[in-house]
Amino acid sequence: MGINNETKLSRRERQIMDICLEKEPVSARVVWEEIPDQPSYATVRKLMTILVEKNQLKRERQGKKYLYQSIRSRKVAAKSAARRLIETFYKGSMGDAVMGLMGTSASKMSLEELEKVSQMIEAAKKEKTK
Amino acid sequence: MGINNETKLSRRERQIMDICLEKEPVSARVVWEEIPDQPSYATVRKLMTILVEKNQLKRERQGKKYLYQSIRSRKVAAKSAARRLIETFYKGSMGDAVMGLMGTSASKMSLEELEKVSQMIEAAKKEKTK
DNA sequence: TCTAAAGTGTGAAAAAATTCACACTTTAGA
DNA sequence: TCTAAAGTGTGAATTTTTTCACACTTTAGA
Repeated sequence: MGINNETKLSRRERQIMDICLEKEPVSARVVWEEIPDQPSYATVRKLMTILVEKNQLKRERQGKKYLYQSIRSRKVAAKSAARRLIETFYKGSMGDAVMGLMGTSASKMSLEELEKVSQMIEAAKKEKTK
Repeated sequence: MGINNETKLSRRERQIMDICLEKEPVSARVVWEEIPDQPSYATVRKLMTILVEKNQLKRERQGKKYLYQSIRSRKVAAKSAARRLIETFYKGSMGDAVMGLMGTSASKMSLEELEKVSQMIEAAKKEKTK
């Protein structure tokens, strides 16, 4: 539950959770196709069953087959992952993190994206000063 | 070396690397104090020795004792971690990621930080349109 | 209906990770 | 100098993870 859910997962479990979060809802076969150092399909299925038992994944029939997805919502997981990134590399400073990200690849953002972020910042500034 | 260094690490190894990246240069004792589900001190030292053998950590005498730090620079590791975050949660879009981060906590950033990010964005916009 | 292909479940072997007791060395201060 | 505390190294037992062969079920199309 707490702050570090991911700290409890084994290497393979983590790999699988990552893929699920990215692709969910997702079949065992797709996870198998994506996993690094691909083990057998049976292995991936077994691991995913274990993750369901551990209450990390949920499995639901979707038409003819089962699809899996993370128990934690993407949003919550994203927030937790971001927090970890910020703590580990930017001494807990949100601003430093955004600057770090922007610094390396602001140039890769589209004009529309830049504009949106810009507006967001203006709004936050206004909020601060009022 | 490749894109996923972290995908090869076991659970404990990952925990230790995270602490090292955050606190480096750092003693085994400090890592032991920080590690979740604290095992014995000997265990942590053993793991760290293994990480040195695996060329993930380097160890150097610093005065009377040894301090450890990651072989990969913080910068490289941060970049790789950010890339993973963006891929996993924001479909690879840098802009979405920044917006996601900003969205949840733009209000937590200081005015100075907001200002800096703002300038960065203006610069990027100028770069785009020229 | 028949059947090859795809999906599913799992026991148990094998491999890897994790653990720490124990032995030894170094340090700091009485 | 002496010695308790802190640092260091590691073999080997234990625990956990990882693996997949095998058996069974379901599906889709001939």
